[in-house]
Amino acid sequence: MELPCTSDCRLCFEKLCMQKIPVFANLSRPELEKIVRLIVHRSYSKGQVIVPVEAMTDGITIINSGKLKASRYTADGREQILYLFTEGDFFGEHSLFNDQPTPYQIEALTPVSLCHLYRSDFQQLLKNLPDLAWQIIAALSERLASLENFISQQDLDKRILGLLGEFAQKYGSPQEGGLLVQLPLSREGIANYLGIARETLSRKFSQLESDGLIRSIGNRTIQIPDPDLLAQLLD
Amino acid sequence: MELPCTSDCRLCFEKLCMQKIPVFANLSRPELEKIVRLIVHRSYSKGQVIVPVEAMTDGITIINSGKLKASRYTADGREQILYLFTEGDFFGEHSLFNDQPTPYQIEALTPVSLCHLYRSDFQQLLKNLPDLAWQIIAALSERLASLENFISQQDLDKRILGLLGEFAQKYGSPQEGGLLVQLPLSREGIANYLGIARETLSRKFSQLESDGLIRSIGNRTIQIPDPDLLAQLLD
DNA sequence: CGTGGATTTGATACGGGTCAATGAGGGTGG
DNA sequence: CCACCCTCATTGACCCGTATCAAATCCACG
Repeated sequence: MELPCTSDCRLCFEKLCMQKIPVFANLSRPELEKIVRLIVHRSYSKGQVIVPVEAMTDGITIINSGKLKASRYTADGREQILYLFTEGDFFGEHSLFNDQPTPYQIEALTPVSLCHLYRSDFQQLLKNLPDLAWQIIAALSERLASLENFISQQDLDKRILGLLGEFAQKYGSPQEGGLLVQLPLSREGIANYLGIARETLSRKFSQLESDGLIRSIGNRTIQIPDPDLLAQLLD
Repeated sequence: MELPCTSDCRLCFEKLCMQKIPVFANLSRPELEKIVRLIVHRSYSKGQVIVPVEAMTDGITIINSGKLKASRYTADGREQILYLFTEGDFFGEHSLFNDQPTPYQIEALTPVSLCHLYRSDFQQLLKNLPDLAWQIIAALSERLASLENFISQQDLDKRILGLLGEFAQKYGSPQEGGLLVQLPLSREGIANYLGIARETLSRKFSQLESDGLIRSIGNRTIQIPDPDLLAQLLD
C-alpha cells in the first residue's frame, strides 16, 4: 500500500530515490531524512553534457535513474569511454579531494535524474556516517579493479567477449532462442569503450556472428544463443 | 634533540613510521598512539613475493619504507605492472570489501618494511577517524585518475614520455648537465609497466637518445639534459 | 518508400610483436 | 687486476593485427 504524497511531497519522492541507491541502502530512516534535505535534484535529457571536459564539480553526484557515459577525448579527437554509469553509481569524487577538474566528460545516454550533494555537506556526512565512507571506498575499489582488469587484458577478442558478457549480465533478458541483449551504446560507442576503431569492432562482430556466438538484430540489439558458451570462452 | 628509546622502544620506533605516512599525517598524538598498538610490522627482502596471485589479504598494509610493484600475469605469461608503491602507499583494500582476492601480485623491488592493520581494526578505525576515510578515498581517487589517464593515452610515444616525466619527478636529482634519474625498474620492468615488448622500449629509448632527449647511463640510470623540453612535449 | 546517418566490407599501410643474433655490464673466481 | 660468464639490453629482419581511407550497404525514421 502506498502512502499518498502530502504537504511535503518532495520528501516522499526523494526518500524513494535514496533507498534505491546502494551507497545509502544501509542507513536508518532518520539518517535518510537528514540527508534528503541536503540533496539537490537535477534532470537532464538524452545527449546532454552534464559535466563538460575539464570542469570543476562542486560535490558528489549520485545517479537516481538513467544511464550516463564518462569519456575522455584525446588530443587528436578520439573518444575513450571510461565508464558507463547507471542507477546507484556516483561521480564527481575526484574534484572533492584534489581541487582538480574531473578528468572526464559526462554525458547522458538516456534521460537521467541525479541527486547532488555539495562538497561541504558530503564532507560532513562522511564524518557522521562511517558506513557511507565504507560504501564509497568499496565502490572506488570496485571501479579500480575493473580498470586494472581492462589494462591487463591485451587480447582484443577476450576484451570484446568480456564486454559482451558484462552487457549480457546487465542488459540481457532470457528469451526463447537465447539471451536478448539491449546494447547501451552504438557500435561506435562500444568501439570507443574498448579503445579500438569502429571498423575493427564490426569485423570482430561479423566474425562472432559467423561463429554463431551472437546474432545481430538491428543496431542496438544482439542475441546470444548460448550464454554458457560465452562464459566458458572467458575462462 | 632526540629522545632515547626507553622500555617501550617499539612505540617510539613505530611512531616514527606512522608520521611519515600521509594517511596518518593529520592525526593527533593520542590517536596515533592508539593506532600504533594495532599495527603489525613486517619486513621483506628484495625480490620476495609479499602477496601471491589470487591470495586473500586480511587487512590493509601501508608501506613504511621501500618500493614494491603490483602486477598481474596474463594467461600467456605476460606480466602487466599496474602500480609502483612506495613509502606511504597502501594495498589490500580490495579484499576488505569484496571478499575477493587482491587482483594482483605484490613483490618487493627493494628491501621493504610494512605496517599492517587487520581488517576489523581498520574497520574500527574508519568509524572513529573520518579523516582517515577521507584520506583513503582521496588516495583511491588519485589511483583511479592515473589508470584512467593511462587507458585514454593510446599514443605510445606520449605514454613513454609521460612515464619518464613521472620517474623524473619522483626519482630525479638535479645535476650539472641535466636531471639524473635513478630508474626503479629494469627495461623489461618498464616495458611491462607500459604494456609493451622489451624490444620496443629499447627502440624507443634509442630514438629518444638520438633525439637528445635522454642519455642512457648503464641500465638503471638515465640523464635528462632538458627537463623543460620533456614537460613541453607532454603538453 | 526515400533519405541520411550508422554500419559493414574491402584494400592497403604502418606500428609494434616476435624470433634470432649481437652487444654491454656487473659479479665472481683465478 | 683481469678474464670469464651470465644476465640484461640492443639491433635487425620479418610478420601479424589493427588503423585508415574509400566504397557499398543497412537501418531507423519520417
